[in-house]
Amino acid sequence: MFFLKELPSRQMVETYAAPYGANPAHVIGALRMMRSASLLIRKIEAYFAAHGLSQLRFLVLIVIDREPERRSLTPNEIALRIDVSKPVMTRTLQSLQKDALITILASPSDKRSKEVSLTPQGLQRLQDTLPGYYKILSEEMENN
Amino acid sequence: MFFLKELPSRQMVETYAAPYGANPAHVIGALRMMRSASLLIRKIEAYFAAHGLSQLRFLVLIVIDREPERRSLTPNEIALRIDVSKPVMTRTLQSLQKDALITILASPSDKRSKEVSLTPQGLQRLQDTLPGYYKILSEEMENN
DNA sequence: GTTATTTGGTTATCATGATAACATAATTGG
DNA sequence: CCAATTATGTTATCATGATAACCAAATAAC
Repeated sequence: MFFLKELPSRQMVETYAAPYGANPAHVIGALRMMRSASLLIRKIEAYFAAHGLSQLRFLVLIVIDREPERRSLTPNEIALRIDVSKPVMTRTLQSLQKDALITILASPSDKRSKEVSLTPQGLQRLQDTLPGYYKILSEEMENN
Repeated sequence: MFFLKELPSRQMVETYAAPYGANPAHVIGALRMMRSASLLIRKIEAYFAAHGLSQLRFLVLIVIDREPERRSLTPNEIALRIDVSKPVMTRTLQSLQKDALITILASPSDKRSKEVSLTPQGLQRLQDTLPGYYKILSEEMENN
């Protein structure tokens, strides 16, 4: 995350960036993007927290739901669609299971693996939070 | 942070966004921005980690250094320039002091407060990492 | 000038990201 | 088919973000 309120001056960027072949306008553009995104992510996490979710917990529900031809995904498949580390995925799935938003069953075909499905409450939670999520994203882009 | 690899389809965004007055193009733009920024932030944290810093530790050094008329800043002043919570600032300053990149002295005028200054090593570390930092930012914007 | 409020900073605790090391199961190679 | 390798998940540990509750000092109110 990037929380510097006042970005470096053009002057300062030029002093340090130009001699090393960096483009000052690009540098400032990247800083602006990181700053905007950090503020937006913070806002979204607050929204999700108020709905008993987090960005990652929400994304897990989304990727399970948006595979219409599959009843369940394995933790590994979910991790392939969301690039967080394996331990983070393990922990997140356990927390979603604890909150009864997903079920985790043993896989009959591969004893190392699991089958993760949305519960009705998980689907409901997803549908309850999705519109507000999109609304925040949309408003953010309007005001910038 | 936002780590969904494949963004939702236009179709899906329209289904959920439009009925609630959200603009699908804006939603997708916001998702793209969050995704790009998350990847960039991850890359930058890796760069800083290899130099014994983190984004926040680096920003603290920067804001102290870029106040040419001041020899020191108080923790509160630093926190005003970087919007992280107070406990995070306390912990970060202590870690920088432990690594001898800053000094923290009691303030003579206000016994609640402190005076934070860069050490020569802190300034050196800053100057060593700044060009590479700008280079990463610049390259990121070129390739996108 | 004493009391109440505000300000500056810390501690305790939690959430969410990471890596390293591990156990167990599946697969591949000979 | 047995040994070696690869794949799937988990545990342990750490870093960096947050809030709540607190102490001590400064300031404001009366």
